[in-house]
Amino acid sequence: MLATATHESRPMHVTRADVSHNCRSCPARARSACAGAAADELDRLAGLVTPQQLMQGDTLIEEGDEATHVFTITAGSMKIYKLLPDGRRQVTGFLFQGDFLGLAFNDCYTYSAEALTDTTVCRFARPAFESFVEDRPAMERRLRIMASNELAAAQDQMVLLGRKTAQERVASFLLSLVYRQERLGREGKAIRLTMTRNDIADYLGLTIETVSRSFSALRGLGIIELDSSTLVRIPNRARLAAIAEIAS
Amino acid sequence: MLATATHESRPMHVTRADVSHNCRSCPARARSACAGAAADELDRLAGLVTPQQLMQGDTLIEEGDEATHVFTITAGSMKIYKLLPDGRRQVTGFLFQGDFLGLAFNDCYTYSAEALTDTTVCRFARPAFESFVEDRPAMERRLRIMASNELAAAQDQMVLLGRKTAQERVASFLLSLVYRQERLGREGKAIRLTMTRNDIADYLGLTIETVSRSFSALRGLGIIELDSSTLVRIPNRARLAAIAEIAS
DNA sequence: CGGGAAGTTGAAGAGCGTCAAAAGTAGTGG
DNA sequence: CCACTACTTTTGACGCTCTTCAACTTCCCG
Repeated sequence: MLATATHESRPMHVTRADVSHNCRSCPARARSACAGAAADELDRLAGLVTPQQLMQGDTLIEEGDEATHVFTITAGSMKIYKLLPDGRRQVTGFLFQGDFLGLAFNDCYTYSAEALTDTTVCRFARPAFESFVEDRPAMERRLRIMASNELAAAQDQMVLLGRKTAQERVASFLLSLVYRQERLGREGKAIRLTMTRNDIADYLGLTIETVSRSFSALRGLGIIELDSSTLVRIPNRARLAAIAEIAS
Repeated sequence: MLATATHESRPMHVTRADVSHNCRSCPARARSACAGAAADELDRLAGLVTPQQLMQGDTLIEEGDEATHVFTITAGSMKIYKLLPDGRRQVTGFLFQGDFLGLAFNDCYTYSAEALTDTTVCRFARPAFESFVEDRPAMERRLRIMASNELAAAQDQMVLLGRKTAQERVASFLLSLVYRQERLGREGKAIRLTMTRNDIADYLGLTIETVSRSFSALRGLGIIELDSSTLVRIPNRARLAAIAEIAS
């Protein structure tokens, strides 16, 4: 068990009862892999699922372990990362509601995943999930499209890591959070960062000091405002986009 | 037309007659997207295809253009890359026989593709290809698996770009070429590089000078031998892997 | 053999990393 | 409510890796 404790004191976005065995009312479904399942198949899909609560800092999967399950995030946020033998770390993505863990697995998990906030996931045993998908081309199609989108995003990230300066990387990162937030229907004027400077550094191929200095530099330019270290306001998006070099 | 000239003087790995409208004898099929098509559907698949010859340096697709076609490489090699507005370039991949161009497209091409050597591709009009795939779950599945593999490779590349030193990047790059060559059934003792130092630099997030210095350093350590600038011999793979930090 | 491109090598400089310390923030308990 | 602690973030000084700029060499094709 990864999340054993009952923690009534912490606000949970989705209670156990909301998720368990009811895909119909799932708030994440529209943008998740499950959007590929027809309405009358949702109950069968629900039969495959075990909901799982994670507390901030809990590890959901570990790189190298046998890949026995796949997951959909129904609430909260996670980071996925890979480690080099000497401990250097690269965060390859931040995941949010509706995101799927399981596109890039082979026999073993190819990355680790850890909860950034209290998080709820739907857990599928892989064989059952795969055979469900195999019988449903629309689901297969949905997974392919999600993988394609991930791939395009990964290529953008390669441009960032290979060719952008520290300030451009931070600007691009903030801009991508703005876009994501607006896709989810919320305003993009302010952003709540659920990850630490360390996570951001490992995502952008920098150190925490350089990330911090880049935040300060952007603030000095009047492009962002920091209410606290985790709440970023963006008064003028065009100026942020100009520094991010647009193309990402 | 991108490749209009007839160029009998250049050695072609596959002549026009070999490819056109015969998927059965296609040397690339086993490892291409077309492996998802059943044997008795190959003729129908062949009906969708226009073979296309590219000379070294020809541009097949350009980032931002309307994505009207998808492609399978049947012979030769290509690079795909993205540009920043000021001209900085990131090569996001090198493609070889059996590789597919079209996984990560939306309405427009998200990257440019250029032939590194004389190259042959199979060209599919996108609507016809998509509807062919839509009727064939095995094909859909094959594409999903290819996208998943690409995604895993992209994440490895993020580790390289974000966290490895110049020497480790070059070692990882050479090692990946060794592995690819062995997957294709050839010996991995020597590698013929079809890309320039400039292409390698833009792939590894470095400058040509740093790439050149890293090659020289690896040669100085006795880990590689350079018969010419494009022919690399690797007497001891374990030592190369140790420098590449294994995990890629 | 000659000219142009690609690759290699050298010297100097910039950007980011490293090390260190201060400032801010959150949680705990008296 | 405030003090204490532990952690995260910020800021500063310095150093190192990689980039930049430049010259030289090698390779290739006419």
